[in-house]
Amino acid sequence: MVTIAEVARRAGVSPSTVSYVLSGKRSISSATRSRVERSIKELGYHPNAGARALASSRSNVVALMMPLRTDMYLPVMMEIAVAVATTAREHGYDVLLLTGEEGAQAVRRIHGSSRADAMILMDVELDDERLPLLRDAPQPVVLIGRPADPSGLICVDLDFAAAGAACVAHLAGLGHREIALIGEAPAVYERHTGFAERTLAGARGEAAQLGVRMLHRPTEGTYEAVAAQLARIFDERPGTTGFIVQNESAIEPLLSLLRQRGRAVPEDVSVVAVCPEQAALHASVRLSSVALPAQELGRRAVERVMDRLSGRTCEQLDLLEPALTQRGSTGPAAAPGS
Amino acid sequence: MVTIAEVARRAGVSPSTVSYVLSGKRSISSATRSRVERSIKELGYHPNAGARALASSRSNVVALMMPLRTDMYLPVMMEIAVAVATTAREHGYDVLLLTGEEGAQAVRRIHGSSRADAMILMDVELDDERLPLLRDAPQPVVLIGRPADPSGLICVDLDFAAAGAACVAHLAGLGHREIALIGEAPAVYERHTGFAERTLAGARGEAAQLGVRMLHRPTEGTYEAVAAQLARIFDERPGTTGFIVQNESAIEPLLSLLRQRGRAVPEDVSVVAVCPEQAALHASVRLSSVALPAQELGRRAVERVMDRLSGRTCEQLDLLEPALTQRGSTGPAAAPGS
DNA sequence: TGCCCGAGTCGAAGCGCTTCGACAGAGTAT
DNA sequence: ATACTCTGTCGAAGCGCTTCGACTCGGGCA
Repeated sequence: MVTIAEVARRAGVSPSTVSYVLSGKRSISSATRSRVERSIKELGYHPNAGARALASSRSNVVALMMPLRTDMYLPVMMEIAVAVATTAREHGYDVLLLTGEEGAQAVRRIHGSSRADAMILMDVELDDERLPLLRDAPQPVVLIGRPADPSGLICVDLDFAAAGAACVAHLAGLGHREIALIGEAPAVYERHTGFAERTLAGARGEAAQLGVRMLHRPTEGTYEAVAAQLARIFDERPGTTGFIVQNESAIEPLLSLLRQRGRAVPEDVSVVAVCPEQAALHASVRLSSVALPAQELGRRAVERVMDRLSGRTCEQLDLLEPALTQRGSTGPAAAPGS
Repeated sequence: MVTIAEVARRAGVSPSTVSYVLSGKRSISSATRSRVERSIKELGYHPNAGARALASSRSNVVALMMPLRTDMYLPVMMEIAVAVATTAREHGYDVLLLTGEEGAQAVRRIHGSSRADAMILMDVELDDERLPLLRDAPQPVVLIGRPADPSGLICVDLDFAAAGAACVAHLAGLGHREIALIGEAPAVYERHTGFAERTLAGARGEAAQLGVRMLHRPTEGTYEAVAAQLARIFDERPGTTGFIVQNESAIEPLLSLLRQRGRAVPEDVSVVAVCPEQAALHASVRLSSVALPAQELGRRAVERVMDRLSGRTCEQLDLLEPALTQRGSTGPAAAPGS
C-alpha cells in the first residue's frame, strides 16, 4: 500500500504538506499543489481510512440502521438506502449498513467504537427502545420517520397525516361520501409504526371535517386477505365508492377484485394510493396517488446529517409536503341514486 | 471515549494484556481475564475501530456493492443485503454499502484505503468493467451472480440454467407442449445480465430435449406491456398452455390478464415462476415456483468471504440447486383436442 | 542441583495519518 | 530601515491499538 510519505517523497515535500493539500486546511502554493496532485495520481494513492480516522477522530462514515422488521416496504427501504449511499458519497462519506437486529446494542457499539460519525435510522417505532440512547448520543442522529416524542431528535418524514387528509379531500371533492382505507397489515399498527397511524389520523380528521364516512381496514398483503376485507367492506357499507390504499401489495389484488366484481375503476369506484410513484405507474390502472418519496427522504436525511456534522443547525422536523397526482383511478362519484 | 489504557489501569494490568484478552492470541490466566472483562463491562469499553484497523491492518468490514442498475428485483437485493449484514455481524464484521454508481473507481478506493477487508458484489454483468480489477484484488472478492468468465473469482449463485430447465421439465411432465417464457425487461437482456440469459439457455435446452416448443418474450413489468406480450403469444401460438415467468412485476398482471381472457389457472393454462418464495405465496394464485433464495445467497457469500479471510480455500463456484415447489398454478395440460 | 521450557505478563515500537507550533521569506505599513 | 503580518512549508507529537521480543516465575527433567 502506498502511503502519504511516499507521495511526499516523490513530490519533494513533507508528509504534512501532502495532508494539507488533501484537506485544504492550510494554503498551499499552486506549484506545490500540482506537484503533489500529480504524485498522488501517479502512485494511485488513497489515504488509509483507519489511520485517518485515528488521527482526526472522524471516520467519514455514516451508519444506516434498517428497520427491525423487514416485513414490508422492502423496495422503499431499498430506495432509501441507495439514496442515502449515493448522497453520502457526494459528501465524501461511506455508509455502514446495520440491521435493526442488534437493537440498542448496535447503537452503543457504533458510538463506542467511533466506527461512524453519524447515524441514520429508518422506520423507528413510536416508542422505540433506542430512543433514549439516541437522544444523548455523542454524534448526530437523524431519523427517517417520526417517533411519538421527537424532542431532541432530528426527523425527516413525509407528512403522512397530510397525505391521508389529501386522499380523503381528493375523494370527497369528487363527490364520494363513503370511503374505505385499506391499510398495512394489522401487525404494523400493533407495533405502532408512526406513518401508518398518522395517515389514518389525518384521513379520519379530514373525513370528519368533510362529513365523509370512512372505514379503516388493516389488511395483509395477500390476495385472500384483500378479498376478505373487500367483502366485509361492501357488506357493511354497500355504498362505498372510494378507496384509499396504503399497502403496496394490496393494490393489485384490490384492482383485480374490483374488476371481478364488475366495479369499474374509475367509473364506479375510485382508488387512490399512498405508494411509490413506481408502483402507481406500474399498476394495471394508472393510480392516482400520493407519492412516497423514498429517494428524497434518503437524500434529506443525509443532508441533515451533513448540516450537523459541519456545525450547522437545522430544522428538528423536516416534513415533506405530500403531493397527490391524479391519474386514471379516480373520478367523480356516480350521481347518487343513479 | 474510554480507551484500552483506562481499562488496563482499572484492571491493574498493562494495555497489551487487555488486548490479548480481547483477541485471545496469547494465553491469559483466568483470574486476569475476569478482572479485565469486568473492567471492560464496567467502563463500557469498545475498541476504537480506526486504531484497531491501523494497528492490525484489518478493518473488520466487508464492502457490499449494489448493482449498477436498480431497475429490478429491489426486494431481492434488499433481502440479500440484509442477509449479508446479519451474517457478517455473526462473524464480527460490519458491512459497508456501496452503490454501483462509482463503478471501478469505488473498487479502487476501497482497496486503496483499506476501508474493508473483503468485497461482495451483487449482480455483476457478464463482462463487467470491474472484473479485471477484481481478479487481482489484494483482498477476497465474492460475487453474487456469475460473469461470463468466472476464472479467478469466487461466485455464489442460484443455478439459473437448472432453474429454467426445471420449469420446462415440470410443465412438460404435466403434458404441456407449447410454452412461453415471460422474461425480464429487454434492457436486462441487452446488458447481458447473467441470470436472465442462463435461465433462458437452461429452459431452451430442456425444451429442445423434451420436444417442447418454447417462446421467449422479454417484458417490461407494466400491465400494458404484459398485456401486449400475452396477446402476441396467443396470436403466434394459440396452443400455448404453459407459462414460465421470470419477472416479479409481470406475475400479477399475467394472472389478471389470463383471468380476463377466461383462461383458468391451472385448469386451462399453467404458470410457473422463478421468484422469491414470498412473491409466489402472495400472488392471487399460489404459484408453483422455483424459489430465488435471496437470504441463502447473501449468507453464503459472507461465508465464502470468511473462508478466504481465514485462509481456508473454498469452491470457486457455489451453485445453489434450484428447488421447484408445486403449488396451485400448475396442473395437467388439457387432453389435446378436448 | 542446575537447566530448560511453557505460561503469563509487560514495555515499547510502530501502524499512517492529522495537526500544532515553529520558522523562513516576502510583502506591507511605518 | 524597522517592525510587522501573511503565506507556505516542515518537523514532531500524538491518535489508540496490536504485536514482538523480553522477562519472570514455577515445574519438570536430567
